[in-house]
Amino acid sequence: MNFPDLFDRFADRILPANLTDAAILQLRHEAYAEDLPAGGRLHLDDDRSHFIFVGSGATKLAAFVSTEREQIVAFDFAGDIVHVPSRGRYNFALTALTPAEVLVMPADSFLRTTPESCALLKVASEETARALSASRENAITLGRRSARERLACFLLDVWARMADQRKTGEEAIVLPMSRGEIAESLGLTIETVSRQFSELRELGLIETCGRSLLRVVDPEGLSRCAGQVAAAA
Amino acid sequence: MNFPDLFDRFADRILPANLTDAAILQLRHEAYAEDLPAGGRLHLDDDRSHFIFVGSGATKLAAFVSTEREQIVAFDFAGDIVHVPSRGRYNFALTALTPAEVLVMPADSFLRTTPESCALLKVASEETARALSASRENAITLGRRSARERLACFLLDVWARMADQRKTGEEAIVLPMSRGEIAESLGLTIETVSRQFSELRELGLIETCGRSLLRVVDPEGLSRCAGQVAAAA
DNA sequence: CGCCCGGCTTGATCCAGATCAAGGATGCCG
DNA sequence: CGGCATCCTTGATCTGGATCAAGCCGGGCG
Repeated sequence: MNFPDLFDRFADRILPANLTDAAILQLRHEAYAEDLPAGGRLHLDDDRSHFIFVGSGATKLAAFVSTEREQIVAFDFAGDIVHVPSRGRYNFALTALTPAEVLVMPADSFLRTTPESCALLKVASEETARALSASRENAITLGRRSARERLACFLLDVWARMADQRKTGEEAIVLPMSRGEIAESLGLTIETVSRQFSELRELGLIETCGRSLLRVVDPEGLSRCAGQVAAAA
Repeated sequence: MNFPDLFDRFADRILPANLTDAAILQLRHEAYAEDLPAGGRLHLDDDRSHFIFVGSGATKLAAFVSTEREQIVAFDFAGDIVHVPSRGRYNFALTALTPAEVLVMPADSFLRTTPESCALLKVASEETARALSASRENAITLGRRSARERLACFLLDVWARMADQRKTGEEAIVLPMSRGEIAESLGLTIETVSRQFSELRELGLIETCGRSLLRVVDPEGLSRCAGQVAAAA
């Protein structure tokens, strides 16, 4: 996919209809496309925060907590927008899980636009608010849920978000992330994640095939697993 | 503090200088002040998200995970702005820890303003981005750090943010939240928080007096405690 | 086709923090 | 100023998940 197609897809999916052509053109001027191979890291000017539109593929946003120790903060798939903050207390990087095409837009492209295009800024603001909600939910999950619940939550989320990837009749998705990456995002170890996969399989809630094919057999049951918040103080 | 004073304080502290009077007036028109007693909960129209400016006192923002089980997502003190999301997967509520005066502004007051006042929207957008960073840091803390590290982090954060409350020479702050509330925000139990307080005290890093007077004796040492990320997979 | 390497699974053991269970301080209100 | 409810501290025990330690698959390549 080349830049024009990628930008059009972004505009169709994210931008509201009421934008002036001038505003869209200005954003288009500041945006650029990047092709990432699997495992490739997106290099950004880390003095500015960015919005990244994922045109195809899957990505992870990770914080470098210490050298070679990272915490995954979000997974994003085709059609999603990711907010990558500028360098702060932690440094963030967006990495492709599968080959991915992304559209890079500095956040201030949204801010700097001509006054008529307030609508553009509104989009940015709403995307950030969405990311905030997601992040707070994640914090709740990390703070209060057991390993079982975390994995169940995670699988339900991915299952729902990758719905378009399971064509009618084909009821499985390809998980683009490794067990290790799941572990890093859930605040667990790889072994615990693996064990929970096995147990959910034994409970008949999911089916797996090879390393990455997943089918949620019983979404009801899985969500019951996800729902019970761990008994706590 | 009455509404005009509260709004002025908000405008001074948060709003940039380049706003038109018209924009400020419109925001002023949609804002309202509320006085909360200690423990009082702010009732909002939960179909809309809001920005709340804390004029005085201290507040907590909590998510209701299940009936009578809440996770505290943020503490905010005088001068801070809180973003309270609309009802989503979880319901959020802002509760006063001490008597507090707050200024309530629906988020769409920032969005709906006249085109000239893009600057106002920019403020909202930046506040949301700030909240997002804070929330992601929080998620990292919950996912990867030991109890000791979490409490050290927490105390350093509060100590820094309440700096203005310790007048010169008076080197202690009054923690406005209970042990239980600290526990709920750190994803720990009350007992663990209490034990960590004791141990930090025995290490000579902090001093406490009564339930809520706190002095950080050795910020260096405390931050060393906070810094070591727990060894993990 | 069989070897090898990296990621996955499974088992055994350990430990930080939860849970259970008493007390002890604090501060409010009559 | 004394009683009482709350919150806090401390101790004993339990347990979920981390850590340590083998194997096991699957897929790429000679």
